[in-house]
Amino acid sequence: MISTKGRYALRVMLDLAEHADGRAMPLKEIAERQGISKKYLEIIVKELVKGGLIQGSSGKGGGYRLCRDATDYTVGEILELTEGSLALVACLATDAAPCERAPQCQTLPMWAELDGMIHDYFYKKKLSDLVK
Amino acid sequence: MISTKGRYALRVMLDLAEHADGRAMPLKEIAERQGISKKYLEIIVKELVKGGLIQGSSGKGGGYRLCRDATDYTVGEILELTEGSLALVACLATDAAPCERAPQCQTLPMWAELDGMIHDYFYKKKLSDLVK
DNA sequence: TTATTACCTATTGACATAGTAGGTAAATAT
DNA sequence: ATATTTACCTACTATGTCAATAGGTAATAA
Repeated sequence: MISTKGRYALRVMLDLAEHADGRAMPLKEIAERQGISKKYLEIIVKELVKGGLIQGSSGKGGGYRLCRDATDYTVGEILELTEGSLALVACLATDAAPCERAPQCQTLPMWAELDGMIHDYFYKKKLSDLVK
Repeated sequence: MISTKGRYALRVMLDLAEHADGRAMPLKEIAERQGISKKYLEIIVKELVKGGLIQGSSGKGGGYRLCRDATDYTVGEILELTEGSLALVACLATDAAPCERAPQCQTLPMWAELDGMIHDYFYKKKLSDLVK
């Protein structure tokens, strides 16, 4: 299940995409518009900055702005950065310990197939696809 | 992410499907074959019985057996029973509180679409499809 | 009557989730 | 210079879930 972290991150990115008029957008405004605690958003936004998806500028007139055009972000990269992993089952996570039952596992092919479908879905979906 | 509960439940069901020779299968044997703690499986199997997917019989010669043919179980019902909900995001869970942002939510249609795809995938997949 | 099996309640350690609290540093406007 | 605004930083916490474990009782068959 996608947690609030990933969902809020996506909403922040969308908010920035819709208000990308060159000026930096203060987090306070985003928090008010989205109805999310600014304090909690600080944590999320920090990860987005660290991951290179957005950039922040301090001081009066400061705030956050996208680094690229909204068409150049995939939903997948936003979610994966904030959620850590989108893997459907533990054994398919990138940092998973190798499972010795894998060769004879009867369920693994199913998990892998659906996991691939989900991955494709999120990485084909652009941030700009969500802006109405 | 699908937890061990749902994944183990599926493996128990598969184990029962493969050894369905009329006799009841003791949990001890399933646990040994699958390499899963019998104590933990007790919890999972209890839910499968309560949910009407399998039936248990006590005493010597007792154990568990499927209630129907393996072709008549969907992976979806097994997972949903043990996982509680397969919803991708909290607001799509069956017991979710109604979200007042839903009408103008820009991300909801995406969550709903993928959620539907996952739901379809799991409910079209039969237990018998996993038996090799 | 003994062995075997399901079934039951309770407990636990570790971890993740969803935040809150209270600051410091940087940039700008006055 | 100074006040204001903003990002950025570390730490803390309550709650819940996960993945089991522990120690029994009830039912059934040889």
